[in-house]
Amino acid sequence: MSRKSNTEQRRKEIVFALLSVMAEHGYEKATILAIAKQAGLAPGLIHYHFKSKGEILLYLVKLLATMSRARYDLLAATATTPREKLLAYINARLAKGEGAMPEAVSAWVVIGAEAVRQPEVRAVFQETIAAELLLIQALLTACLQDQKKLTNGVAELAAGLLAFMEGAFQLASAAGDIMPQGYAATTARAFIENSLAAQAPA
Amino acid sequence: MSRKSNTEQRRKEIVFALLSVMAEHGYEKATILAIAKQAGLAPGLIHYHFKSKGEILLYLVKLLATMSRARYDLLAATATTPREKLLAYINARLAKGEGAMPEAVSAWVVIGAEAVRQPEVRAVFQETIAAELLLIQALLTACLQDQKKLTNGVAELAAGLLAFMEGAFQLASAAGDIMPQGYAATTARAFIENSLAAQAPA
Amino acid sequence: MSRKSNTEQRRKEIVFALLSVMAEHGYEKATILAIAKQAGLAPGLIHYHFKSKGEILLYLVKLLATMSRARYDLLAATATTPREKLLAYINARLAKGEGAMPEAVSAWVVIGAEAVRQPEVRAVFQETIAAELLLIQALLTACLQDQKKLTNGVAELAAGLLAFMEGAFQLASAAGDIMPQGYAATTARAFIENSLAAQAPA
Amino acid sequence: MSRKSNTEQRRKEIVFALLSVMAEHGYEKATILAIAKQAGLAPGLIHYHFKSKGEILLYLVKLLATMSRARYDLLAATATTPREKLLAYINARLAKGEGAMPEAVSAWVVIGAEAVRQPEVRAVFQETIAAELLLIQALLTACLQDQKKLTNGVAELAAGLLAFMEGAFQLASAAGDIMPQGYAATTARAFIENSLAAQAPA
DNA sequence: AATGAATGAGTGTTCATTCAT
DNA sequence: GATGAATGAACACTCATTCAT
Repeated sequence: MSRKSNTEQRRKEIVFALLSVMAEHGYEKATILAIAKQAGLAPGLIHYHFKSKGEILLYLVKLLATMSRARYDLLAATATTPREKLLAYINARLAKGEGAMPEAVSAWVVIGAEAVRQPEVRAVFQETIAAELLLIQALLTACLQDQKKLTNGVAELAAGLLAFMEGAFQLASAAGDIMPQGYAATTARAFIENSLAAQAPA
Repeated sequence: MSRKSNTEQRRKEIVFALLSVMAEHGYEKATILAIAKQAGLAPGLIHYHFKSKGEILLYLVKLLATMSRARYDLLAATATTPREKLLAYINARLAKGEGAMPEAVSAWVVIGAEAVRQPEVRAVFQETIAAELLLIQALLTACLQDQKKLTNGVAELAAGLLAFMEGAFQLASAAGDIMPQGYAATTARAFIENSLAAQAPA
Repeated sequence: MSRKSNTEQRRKEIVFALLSVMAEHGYEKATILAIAKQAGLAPGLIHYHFKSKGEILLYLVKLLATMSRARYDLLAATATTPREKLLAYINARLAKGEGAMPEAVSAWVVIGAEAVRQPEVRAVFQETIAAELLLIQALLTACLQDQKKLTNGVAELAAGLLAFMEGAFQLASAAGDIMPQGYAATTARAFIENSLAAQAPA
Repeated sequence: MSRKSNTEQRRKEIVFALLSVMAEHGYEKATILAIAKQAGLAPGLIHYHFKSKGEILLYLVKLLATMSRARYDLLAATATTPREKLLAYINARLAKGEGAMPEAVSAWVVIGAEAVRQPEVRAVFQETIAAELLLIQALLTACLQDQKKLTNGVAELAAGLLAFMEGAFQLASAAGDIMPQGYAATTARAFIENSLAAQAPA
């Protein structure tokens, strides 16, 4: 019987190590050695499990997307109405409570900057953004339909909410000290509520 | 006889070269050699005019803040009412027209990511953010007072608008293709109008 | 399976390479590349085994001190009387015979000059000098007590002998051609014998 | 009428600036810029007055030799007997009083180390050493003849005194803190007195 | 004589990647 | 699978020297 491969487990350890190091030091300074140390592995082992450093980053982008989606799924599980689901989404992304994962937020900000210049990262980043836009759009549409309202402009509204969240992530990482406490979730809710209320009836 | 110093001119050339290279390749890949080539200067000259690469970056952050403020001043020059000034501000930051400077936007996004890990960058970044928050707050307060409304919550509202704009910058740089055309200025205006409208009378 | 670390062996190779290059070209000109070539290693490997060039130098200072002490221990092994030990010491330091190591002498001279300006080198250099002073003092004191004489002034006498030896090293390296053959050991012995003879009885 | 050249004056300013910078930072770190700043001159001017950095160093070696000789001449001016002259010499070189010039001493030590590796420096250094040896020898010979003693071995004795002085200079620069106060002049005098006393009558 | 900008080679150091064990 | 040494191509930065003014 062949020994079972532990590659998948090792890959996860490595990716989480990158997440951690990158959140603190950025992508360039997240050296293979630093990742290996953080993961408690020998440096040479990294390239046994990943072809290159960039591959770890791509894996991380996907992982963060998955984790993000999972967090929403968890909070939305008990929601019944479209409005509850929408609020669950905003909480999942912006609330400060348990599972907030500031490291993941910082890492995501760094990924956003890397997406500016690395085509491969950009591709995966954009996939994630597109999926998120669709999710938000669906939540908004469901709300509006529930309220018997027109759904024109939801694409822009969804994009607006997403932009707001990305900006909140960045400011939380780079200027968290000087932003008002807990403004993000509150403002996002108000933004959405106001926008939905302003929508014309169907 | 004494030669006239051209340092200030050269420094500007170098900073703009960094802006350009950084917008496309990020900060780490904006090597001294790349900056020198972009500026058409000999590599050794960079360190004659700047003590370190980091110093160029700090200079750039300040320059972008100044340019950003200048653009608002320009557009607000013809505005008379508080409301016009507020709209001028949103246009100055988010409208796609003349003077939009996508390079500067990308560079600003990269700077935001660097601020996460470089304390000196963070300090200057936060100064800029704080000043911007104050500006937005003043604009909002003037609007509300003009409309005889309460001004509670303007800090959060200002933070919300700023977050939205920072996020819009990032998504424009990293995922511009997949965002709805022109959503940013439109959504920002709607967000602000709705929020102001929802405010209680004084 | 785990590979055996060869770091200690490599470090020694690198330090001896520095010794060799430095003796001929000084510390500044002993570039990492030159050291690597002398040691037959890839340049990048130097910094794998040493954190910095300065660290190699510190290691070398300690190594030379150890080697110097070992040479005295060897020659003093067969000495029985205090006087024999003292002469063994002078021979160990100044005699031209086997084990004279002119490279080490030159390197030591260069280290002395570096100690003037590098605080960390100075610290280790001074430790070595202090230990050497104590050793000489002990040897002189034993001689004087053996001869039932007063031991006042041994500190100055020890310092004098040490200064003489350091000067002899420097002149051997920088002006060996024009100094009288073999003057060093002879003069040192005469200096010490005369000084001990001139000491008052206890 | 042509304006008078101030080259010789400028050259001296530059050489003294090198002396000062080198005493503190060594030869390699005594950059043209640092020398120029110390001298209060524009960097480009250095190479107008000197062909290369090495040339300044050679000039400095000669200058120090001249200054050293001048100091002896000054102190020996009032000496009448050979013995007084000899003591004047030792004082001129080793006494701590006025005109001791620790900067010059440190610079001399650095020059000694440079002489190990720069042939041109070595040549001038050796000239100086040779002249000094002759001077000491003459002083010793005069003393011995005055005392009606044999003069065999004066070359070695002179070399011994010179080595002692060079060593004292180095230790003063690199380990001044841990050497006994004022040991140098005292020990040198004792060394010489004992040696002369031990010499056989003619 | 004097200035200060300009040049380009060279330095220590870092690091992704490879490889023998 | 795992280890840690090895490689070599960057990189930021320094500096003697040159040059136009």
